[in-house]
Amino acid sequence: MPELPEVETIVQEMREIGLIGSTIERAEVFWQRSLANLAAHDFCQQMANQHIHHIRRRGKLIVFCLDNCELFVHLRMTGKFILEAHASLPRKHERVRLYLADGRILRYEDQRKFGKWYLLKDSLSFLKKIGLEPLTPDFSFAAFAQLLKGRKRQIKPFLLDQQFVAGLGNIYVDEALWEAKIHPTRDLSSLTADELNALHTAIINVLQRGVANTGTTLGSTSANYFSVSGRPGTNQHALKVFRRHGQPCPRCSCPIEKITVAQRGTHVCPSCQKLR
DNA sequence: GTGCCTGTTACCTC
DNA sequence: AGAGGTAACAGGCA
Repeated sequence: MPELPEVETIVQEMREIGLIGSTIERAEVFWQRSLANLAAHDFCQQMANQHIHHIRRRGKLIVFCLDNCELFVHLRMTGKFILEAHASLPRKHERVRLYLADGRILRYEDQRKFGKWYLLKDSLSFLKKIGLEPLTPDFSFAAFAQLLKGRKRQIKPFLLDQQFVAGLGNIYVDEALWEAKIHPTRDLSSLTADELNALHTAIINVLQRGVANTGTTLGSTSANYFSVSGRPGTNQHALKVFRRHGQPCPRCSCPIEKITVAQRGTHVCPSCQKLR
């Protein structure tokens, strides 16, 4: 669920809330497998008394820059951070907890336990595998077009693959393809220059809008996205096709269809996004 | 209760 | 290189 706009919103809120400059007094781990590369004991030992120097985003990863290491958190489907003023009993889906020196606690909850924490001293090889940042100048039209060159693949699974463009997930891919009027199963090699251009612009548009709307919250259960302070996003109201099957396309009024592409639920307007 | 669905990704085989 | 299947896991929903 958390894609680039949701992760960006979380990172921005963490900064606003004053996490930068604070000290992590100690960590507590309730579910070992939330830690990707360390045993809980070693993780807690390394985390104790670390200062948070900076917080940033790379693709869907939250990056905490600490004293002598970096902490990467991937929220996957249901991971979330919740900042609270005082310590309290662990919650049902709480997997990790950070006790801050000022008495606040940062809880990490993850209903489905797919999220992962990586504590790394050298993150270069880890970061190398991540694709272009779509909201930076790195994501030029030329760079995007270059990624597709010589590849034979359906456009939707290509856009979901984080090693090419980082940060897109099922929601924003469906939205971008609709905006560019491209069917999700079209092969990369079949896309015209005009279509590629429209897609490049659409990717930037849907992500920027998502960030401006502080992310997409589709429901009210704990499986949904909420910010660090518990606020839902508002971008669900701006979605054109995602989870809108049966409803009229905002462009042509044809009913939106739900199909399966690369084993993923996929939303298309059969009239605007023709396969040819 | 049963069975199917879900916003992500890694890993396997073909 | 890429497609397809499976797995990790919990809960919502018909």
